[in-house]
Formats: sequence, structure tokens, C-alpha cells
Amino acid sequence: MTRDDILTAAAQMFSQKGFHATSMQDIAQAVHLQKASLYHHVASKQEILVGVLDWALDLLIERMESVMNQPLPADAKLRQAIQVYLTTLLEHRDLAAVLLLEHRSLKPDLHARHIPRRDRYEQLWRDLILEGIQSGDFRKCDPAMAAKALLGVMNWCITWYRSDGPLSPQEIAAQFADLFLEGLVAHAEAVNRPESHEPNTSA
Amino acid sequence: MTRDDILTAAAQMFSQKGFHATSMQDIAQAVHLQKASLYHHVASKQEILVGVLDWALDLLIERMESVMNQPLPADAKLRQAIQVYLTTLLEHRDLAAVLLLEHRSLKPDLHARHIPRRDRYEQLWRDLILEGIQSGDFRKCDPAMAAKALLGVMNWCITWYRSDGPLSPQEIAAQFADLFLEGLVAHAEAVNRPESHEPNTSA
DNA sequence: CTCAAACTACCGAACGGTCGGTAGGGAACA
DNA sequence: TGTTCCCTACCGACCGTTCGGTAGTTTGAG
Repeated sequence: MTRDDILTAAAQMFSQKGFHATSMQDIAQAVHLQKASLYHHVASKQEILVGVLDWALDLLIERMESVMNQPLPADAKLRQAIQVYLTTLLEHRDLAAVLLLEHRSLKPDLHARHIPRRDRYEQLWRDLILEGIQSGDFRKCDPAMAAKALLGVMNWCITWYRSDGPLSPQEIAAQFADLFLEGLVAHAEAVNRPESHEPNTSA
Repeated sequence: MTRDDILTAAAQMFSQKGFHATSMQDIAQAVHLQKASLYHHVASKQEILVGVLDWALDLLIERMESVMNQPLPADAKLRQAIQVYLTTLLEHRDLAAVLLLEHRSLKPDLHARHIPRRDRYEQLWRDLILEGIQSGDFRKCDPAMAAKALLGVMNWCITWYRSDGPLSPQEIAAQFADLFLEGLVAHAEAVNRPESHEPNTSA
């Protein structure tokens, strides 16, 4: 029984029921311990939450930076970033759900320490979009808003994605990338583009 | 002191702290009553949550249907739907936040009764997009995924929008509509389009 | 023998919810 | 007009339960 086992179990329960609806009893039961025994590995329930949040954010930052450092044109880099972010999110759903939805359960001082780290991550996306605008690959727009939109689409996935659904994370990422890069409106020169990802238009 | 006063106060606290972190004591204090007195107006904490959820969903459905029934081309109708949805969401932030983030705190039977109503609302958006594809206004794509993407962007706004921020809900809606309809990639025939909403490209 | 890891037993506080009771304002009737 | 009656709105006190967390003890491998 390790600390990471506890964090993993806690992340799963937090993501399913929420932080406040999950008791230390619940977590203890999930790792087959008595509640008191948890306190040998962690100091408090808040510390578990911080542990999960840091773990999830570290994972995302690490993968995002490796994408950012690749020498690619902006649109290809954005496609890859979307792919990596979304697959990471959906393959670590519990961690990600806690990161995105439960951070407000942190007590004020811990919350204040978490937010700047999260904002620094969002800045990576703004930089990526700004880079594309300056190189002329992207049309002029507010990079902050475009980043919010992009992250919003992907973050919201954790509220509805089911691993037994019809689409894989990769397929979802490809569709989102198409939508964001090319838009929804049909243009004359854009019809019958060969790389369309979704022929099904009925339901 | 009316039942709606209690729902309003509860929505505000639920949206700030979450359902499980809000006690009946908290709600009572917000409406200047004793905790016991709340039970003269509502049967349980769960009933308050259901009341808030229904209230929010009724509001959104009503406004969405009035947009859907207008005889407009798909792109104009989508623009208007985005505008209406986003402004409703952000001008009733507390209600909307509870609808979007706290519905999982419903007990199983009430949750099972809520989800189909919410799904019926999402269907309105799929219909709108499908309509645009069939009329040729939109390029071929999966309407379900496009709707998820669109709703995701807007729903995520309630996690970051602040009414004292630099952009109004209307401005945010216009930018999101541009992004979704036209995409991010710069095309030769699309540069210097006159209706750009955001000249600021530096941070 | 040591020490980490687990246990049993317990704590004060807070939870959602219920209880019996009361203040006060109309309506009905003498 | 005075009295009785009922009803809405509210209250203080309390219920059983669960919460996060602590104290002290046992277990078992190196």
C-alpha cells in the first residue's frame, strides 16, 4: 500500500462523487484499509486533494511542453497539441476530472498556490495560438479567447466522454481539430476536401 | 420570504461552494431564517437542488425554442443561438453553474429523471446543426460532435467568466461564433474580412 | 529489537432533518 | 365588537448519524 495507491483511489472517488461527498471512510474502503490507517500515509483530506491536483497538472505540463518544443508549423503543432491533451485527459479521466472540477474544494491558501500553476499551463496554449497568428498560419483573433474556447471544448469532454462510446479519444481529437481549424461553414473551395473525418451526417 | 427566494439563495451558494459543501444552515443564514424554518417551504435539501435545476433548464429551453422557431439561414440562426445561450448562461450564472456542475449531486432517482430533460435540450442543438448541413450552409460533419464542441466552449465559460472582466457576454459570444463558423486557419480569400471582432493580437 | 504499517476505539463538531410550540393575522359567528 | 378558530410563518431545542481527525496498541518483516 503506497501513497500513490491512495491518491489513485481518491482521484477515482473524487471524480465520481466530488470531493465533499467523498469521505475518508470511502477512500479507506477503496484501498482496503481502516480510516485511521490512511493518516499514516497522508496528513489530511486536503493533502490528498493537493496531491491529486499536482499529479494531474504535472502530467499535462510535461506532455504539453514536449509538443511545444517540436519544430512544426502552427496548424500541425496545434493539431498535435489537441491530440495529446485530449488523449491524456481521457486516458487519465479521474485525475483530469479532479483537476478541472474539484480544485475549488481546496482551502483558500492551497487554492491560491494552485491557480498560478494552472494559469501558467493555459499560457502555453495562448503562446501556441499567438505563434500561429504571427506566422500568418492563423487569422487574426484574440489568442486568449481562442485558447479559452479550445480548452473549453476539450475540458468539457470529461463531463460526457465514456470509454465505451462510439468514438476513441483520437477520433474525437481529430474532429475537434478540424472544427477549430477549418470552421463549420461550407466554402466553395473547401468541399470534398479529402481528409474529412466524419461522413455520417444523419443523427 | 418565498420559495423562490430560497432557491435563489441556494443557487448562489451551490454555485460558489458546491452542493455538498453548502449546509442548510448556510442557506438559512443567507435568507435570514433559522434552519428549521426552511423546512416550512421545502421538503429537503435534494428538493432545493431539483428546484434550481428545473428552474435553470426551463429558462434555457424556453429561450432556445424561440430562437429555433425563427425563419433564418442556419449560420445566422446558429449565431443567434450562441448569443442567446451564452448571455443567458452568464447573466444567470448561479443558476447555470448549478445546472451544469451540480446535477450529479442528485440522488439516483432524481438524477435519472433530470438527465433525459437535459438531453432533450442538447438535441435542439444537434437539430440546428444538422439543418445547416442539409441546407448546404455547413460542411459535412458529425452533428453530435459539433454540438458537444459548441456547448462545451460555452458551458466552460461559467468556470472562468467574471462580470468585471474585459469582455461582455455579447462580445464573447461573437468571438466564439466567428471561431466556430470560420475556423482558425487563415485562407487567402478570407484575409481582411471586414467583420473581424478582435484586432488585438498581442497578449 | 526496531520500526513502519496497520489496527481498535474514540473524540468534538457538524450534518440533515424533526419536534413541540408560538406570534400574529384573517374569517366566521354571536 | 368580542371571541373563537384556524392557518402561515417561524423559532429553539434536539435527534441519530456521519464527519475529519487522534490516541494508543498490535503486528510482522528485516
